[in-house]
Amino acid sequence: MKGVGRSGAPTMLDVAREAGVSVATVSAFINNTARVSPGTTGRIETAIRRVGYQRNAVARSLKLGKTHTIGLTVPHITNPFFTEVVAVITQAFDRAGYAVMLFCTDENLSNQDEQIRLLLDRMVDGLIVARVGDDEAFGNIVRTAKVPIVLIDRLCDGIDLDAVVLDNKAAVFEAIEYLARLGHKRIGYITGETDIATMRERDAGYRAALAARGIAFDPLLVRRGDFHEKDGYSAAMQLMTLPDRPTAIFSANNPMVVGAMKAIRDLGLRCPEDVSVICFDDFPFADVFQPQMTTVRQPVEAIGEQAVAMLLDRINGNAPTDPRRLTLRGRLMIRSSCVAVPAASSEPQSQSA
Amino acid sequence: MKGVGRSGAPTMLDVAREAGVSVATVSAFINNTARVSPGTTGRIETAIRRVGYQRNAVARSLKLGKTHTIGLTVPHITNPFFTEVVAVITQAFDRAGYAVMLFCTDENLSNQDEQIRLLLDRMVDGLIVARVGDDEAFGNIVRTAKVPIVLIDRLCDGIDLDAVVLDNKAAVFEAIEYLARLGHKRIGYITGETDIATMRERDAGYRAALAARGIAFDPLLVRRGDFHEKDGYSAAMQLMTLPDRPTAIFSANNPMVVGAMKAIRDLGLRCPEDVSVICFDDFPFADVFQPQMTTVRQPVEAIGEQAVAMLLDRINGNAPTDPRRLTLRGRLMIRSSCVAVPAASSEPQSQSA
DNA sequence: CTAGGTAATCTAAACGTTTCGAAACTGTCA
DNA sequence: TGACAGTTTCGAAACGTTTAGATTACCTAG
Repeated sequence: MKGVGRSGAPTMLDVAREAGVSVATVSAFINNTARVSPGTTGRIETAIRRVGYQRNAVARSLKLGKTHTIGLTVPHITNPFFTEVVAVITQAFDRAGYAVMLFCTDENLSNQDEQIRLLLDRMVDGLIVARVGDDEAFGNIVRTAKVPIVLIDRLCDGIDLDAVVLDNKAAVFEAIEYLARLGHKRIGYITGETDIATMRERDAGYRAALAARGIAFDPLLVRRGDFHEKDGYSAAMQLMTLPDRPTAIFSANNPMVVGAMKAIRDLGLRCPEDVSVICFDDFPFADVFQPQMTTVRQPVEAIGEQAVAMLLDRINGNAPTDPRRLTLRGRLMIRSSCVAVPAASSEPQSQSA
Repeated sequence: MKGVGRSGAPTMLDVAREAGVSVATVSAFINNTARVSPGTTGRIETAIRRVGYQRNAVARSLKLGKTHTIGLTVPHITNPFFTEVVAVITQAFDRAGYAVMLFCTDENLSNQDEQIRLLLDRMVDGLIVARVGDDEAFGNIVRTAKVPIVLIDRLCDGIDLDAVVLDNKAAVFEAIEYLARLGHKRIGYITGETDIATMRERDAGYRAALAARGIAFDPLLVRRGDFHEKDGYSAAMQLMTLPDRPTAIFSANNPMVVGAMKAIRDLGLRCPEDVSVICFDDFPFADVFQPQMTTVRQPVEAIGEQAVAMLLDRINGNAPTDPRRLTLRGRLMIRSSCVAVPAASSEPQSQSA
């Protein structure tokens, strides 16, 4: 007979009765939002212990209009980039006293749509999203949201939101440039669909680096997939069975590179002897096995920390009204998966593994 | 002037007024919990669209005593085992219409304590936890919880809860036995502290396999750390600089094996030529680089799915009153990181890499 | 002895739902 | 015409908090 919510858990009213005061006083004591006399303080404290009171956060949220909860959606949590970003974000929010509700959209627009809707229904105080789908669709979902949102990894052209992203073009430019310096002229490029701005930027970096080095762009060398391992596998298969096959492969996404490596292996080829490879997004195992993978590393710590800071600023009203966009630099982690192209290289500079 | 919660979002009352009916009717329509005439249905539908109504899940939860939200805590989300389990669990709950709040305890008892408290305050409908700390401490936290809990990965001796775990003893028995069959007699063992039952079981598997093969247990060959990469590094360092160093290493946890591999490399040793290694918990990159890592794989899919099913059963009252404990079998994924010990083997059976 | 100030506490109305029991219709049949 | 059953709809009380404004108790100063 203690109410029905939370299986009849004791409420403030129980505490109040036990202590012989009103619920207002109990509330005032708990939130110390008003002075309460030492005597009552004591009685309330013991009453709380006696009845085993725990605050009911949902009633509190309803009244206050704040849940101290934020929503986080990412495409795939098993992609090591997202794993790490999720790790730093959850930790940062934990420290700030927030809970985070996590959803994986699996690159699926309608999943994302529904998940964000669910999150909004639950009155989250804010959202961090690594979005999927095209810009317009996302804009529609988001325009109705009344809470702050910060985008990570992927911007949205149609709508102005806080965001922290990578300078994708520069990052792949550097990687492709590095391959070109090693004498590679046929550089395969495995990537995702162009409906995602991030991928368009990476594409631009690829073409710009080629152009800067005077290498002709060959559409046969670019293969698009859906970010999954199997897509990487078939992409690399096609690439490496081309009549004039590439001497290097750049994968614009991490799960796809594991497929690519498997394809290379299944073809009886070796990396780096037969083909150099670089992939986007560093991962913990990159430097423990052979070959040690050359990758472009995103500053995951900074991305997570900054996104959380931005969102918290907005929630607390400490942010300027204009959306802020933070663009971070990637870093090429040069290891051993790339070597100079052996023969027929017209580049004078040579470099051995 | 539309109320304060959710930044003045429209409420049922707004819809009711717009449609010229009472909130009770609107509620009845939305949840279709009572018949409402076609005419009113139409008016309510358009009213909802006109005012842009979205249900307020927290008010609903308060009234209903159910949040359709569950809490999930794991030690480290970057440990690939947990990454995958978290992925499976979030997806399964998503499909069931539940949101999941995720916390990482970082192997820290007081974190876990506080996080579970937070979750309970928020009236989650259930909890899935891969717990940390000793049994007694955990028992105390959990005994006050009024909602169902299912344990994964790690049991708790003091208290009876639903659980899905691995047959850890059998799993490491099989791995050590495999090494012994390859002729290894000095098998280094890198593991965690014994306050965790899971680790005690793995220890038991190690000792049992040794005993079964008539190999003497040498305490110098076991090194305990705190699950982190650096612990694995120093453990392997110590092991491989022993006067009579091991010819094989088994790591009872995944992050520690990357430290171990780095130590092996830094010592100028090679795997598997100089030392065979096996590690607990498979990971996506295990078979793409050299050496391809021999691992013991937990059935992550099944663990996640079963845990979710158990919890949902409890929540819906479809579970027997006695706690259920599901013990799954691991699987040794034999790849190329282990070879037969080259010389001085008294085992007649030999096997080349 | 009382006015007035301060400190402590209380009453009651929200927050946005759900739901029970009652009320208001409709139509049918005696 | 009126009683009755069957639909729809409604009013109002919860769920467990927070908080503004009112009330009480207590002191001090005049």
